[in-house]
Amino acid sequence: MSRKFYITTPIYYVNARPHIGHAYTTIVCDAIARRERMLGVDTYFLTGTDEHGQKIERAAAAAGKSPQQFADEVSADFRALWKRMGLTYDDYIRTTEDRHRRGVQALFRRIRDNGYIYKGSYTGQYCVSDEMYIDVPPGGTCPECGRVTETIQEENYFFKLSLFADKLLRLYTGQPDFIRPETRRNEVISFVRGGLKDLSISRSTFSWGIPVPDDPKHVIYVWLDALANYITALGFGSEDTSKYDRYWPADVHMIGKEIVRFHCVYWPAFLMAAELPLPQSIRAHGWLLFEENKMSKSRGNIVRAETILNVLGGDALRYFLLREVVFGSDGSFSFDALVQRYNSDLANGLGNLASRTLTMITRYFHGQVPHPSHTASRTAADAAIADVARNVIAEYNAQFNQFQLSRALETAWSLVAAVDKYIVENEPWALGEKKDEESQARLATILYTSAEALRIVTALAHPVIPEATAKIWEQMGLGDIRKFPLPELHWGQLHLGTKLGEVRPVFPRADKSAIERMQSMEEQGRSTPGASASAPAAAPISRPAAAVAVVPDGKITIDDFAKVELRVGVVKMAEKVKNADKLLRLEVDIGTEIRQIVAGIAEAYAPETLVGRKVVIVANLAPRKLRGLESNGMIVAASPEGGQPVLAGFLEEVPVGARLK
RNA sequence: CGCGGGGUGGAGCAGUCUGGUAGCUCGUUGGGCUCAUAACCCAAAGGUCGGUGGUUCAAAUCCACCCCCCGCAACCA
Repeated sequence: MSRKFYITTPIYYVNARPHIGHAYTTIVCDAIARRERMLGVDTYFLTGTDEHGQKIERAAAAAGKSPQQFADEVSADFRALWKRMGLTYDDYIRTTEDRHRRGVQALFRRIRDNGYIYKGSYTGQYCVSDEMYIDVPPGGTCPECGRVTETIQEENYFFKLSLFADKLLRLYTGQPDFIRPETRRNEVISFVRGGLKDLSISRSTFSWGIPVPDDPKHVIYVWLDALANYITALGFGSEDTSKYDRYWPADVHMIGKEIVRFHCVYWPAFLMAAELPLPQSIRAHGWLLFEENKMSKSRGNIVRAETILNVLGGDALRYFLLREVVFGSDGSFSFDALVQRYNSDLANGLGNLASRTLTMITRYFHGQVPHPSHTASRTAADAAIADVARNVIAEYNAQFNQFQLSRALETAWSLVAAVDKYIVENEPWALGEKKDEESQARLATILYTSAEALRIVTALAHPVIPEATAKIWEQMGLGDIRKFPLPELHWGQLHLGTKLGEVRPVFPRADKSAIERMQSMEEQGRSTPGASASAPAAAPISRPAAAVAVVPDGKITIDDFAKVELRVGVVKMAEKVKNADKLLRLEVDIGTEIRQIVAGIAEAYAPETLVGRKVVIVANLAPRKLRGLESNGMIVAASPEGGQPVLAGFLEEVPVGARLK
């Protein structure tokens, strides 16, 4: 039986619309899967969406929708984008599907029947955003996401994760490739060495999830639910397990570095408990940063893949992400860099090479690939190109197999550069002018050599830039590139006399306006929320109080403003709050009393410069503890984006305690 | 000692795991070419690879210590 290859992306959580980060992971898998198929391997590529959990329940409520409706919409967005990008996944699993629910319940039963699940009660701090209990005091914030945790007591089912520490460590040591890259593996090992606690694997405080078998008051923990997709999609727990039997265990789980723990600790432990085979390898890639900053909804700097597809096309995005980002490390995205890469490598590089080579064959040989001469007109230069090509094939394959994707592409493109140089040095256009036999023979050899090298780069690059390479392949008269068996790629296979198709540029050059167009598209995408309101990054933890009378376009009335009591105060005393970078503790005289106010202005003002200064404060703000100190009010300051705060003040003298209105 | 990422020609980066001629893109300067998408080729200038020490025949790479930058988090009501 032929070799099989099963590769998965994470299933994407439907609390956010798809963006370029999701696209990155999926594109990587798509390129790998395409290449495996070209290698003749029986490939199965899975992606999907994760649709359960309290966060979804709340986000849906906030959007005035049912959780199912909400999940349907966002999940459809993902599929629409993948379709638009031409991604070649074989299956798309949704955790709200029946097949998945049955599979998860089967997995749960299996673990339970093996004695690894027990019921216990639990009181603790729960982070809704991360769907997990956190070891912090009541009222503390989640170390992962910084949001305030909620105190929750519930009776839960627990998984005996604590029993698996040794087994997991043996797995990591015995199978070094289980976690890649190395740094992630080290992190996981030290995490597990620190000891594992039993894991709560059910929730009864909300209902948007898969019911626990035989105890439907509980729903199954979202991570157990989500991770199981890798087997439920193959039919685990159903009548037809033929795919499961064929493809499981997975060869590669591709993940982002933020979910390493779930995949490298919990998932193998669940599988061990269920006595199921473990995946071969888990590969964590880095994050895509936007001009050095993490992309996040709150920053409003998320780049949508659609923008790039609209302006430069899918191949440009794919090529950029795989070539520019060192796989495994964080990578940086910018429109400048994208256009730069596109122009230099795709338009001026591969595209132009195809154009010049094929144009000359059309012009000098009526569109038929000429016979390389077997006479004296062969030179060392021709042989050198063939050598380069052979080395490039070998090196590219080795690098790609190790997921060194950017290096593999760099390798492939070195052949483009070599051929460009070869063409210039051999001046085929000059030979084209001469009609004598020797010149013609020499010309034939040069153009054959160039075309053959072009064919090889095109075949190698196809998994990464499928559309353009398919066009070049067709222009070369070679038919359907997807059917080309990559293991048989060797120098010298280009058939003589192959009739070329119509020659047309595959990568039109992009000019500066492309950058501007993409940027303005992004701006528009941000200012208009979109047809169906986008999900909040996290549902607000505390509901806003009573609805305030709001004038339709978001303006407030004078009465609303009157609720805010702004007063002039004078700073009597100021000092740094210890263990805090930004906080100052101030004592402010507001006429009637002296207030303690804690303000985040330490980076802009030295404490001693503030004493005696008149400031504007919000006097009727509810007290709030900051870093253990109670703050009774807020100092008003201008807060320029990315800059330091500047205190509000007055040009004329004002009495302390005066109200602003 | 909170977590993490960095420091390599003017800019942006690769190379560091596995030590051996410092590589890529852009930019600058000069030249060549006209087949090709204002593209392609050549040459030149430009580097204490953050610092110090160590290991080694040999260090950007391994070890130790240190300096600096940038995120994130704790705090910004």
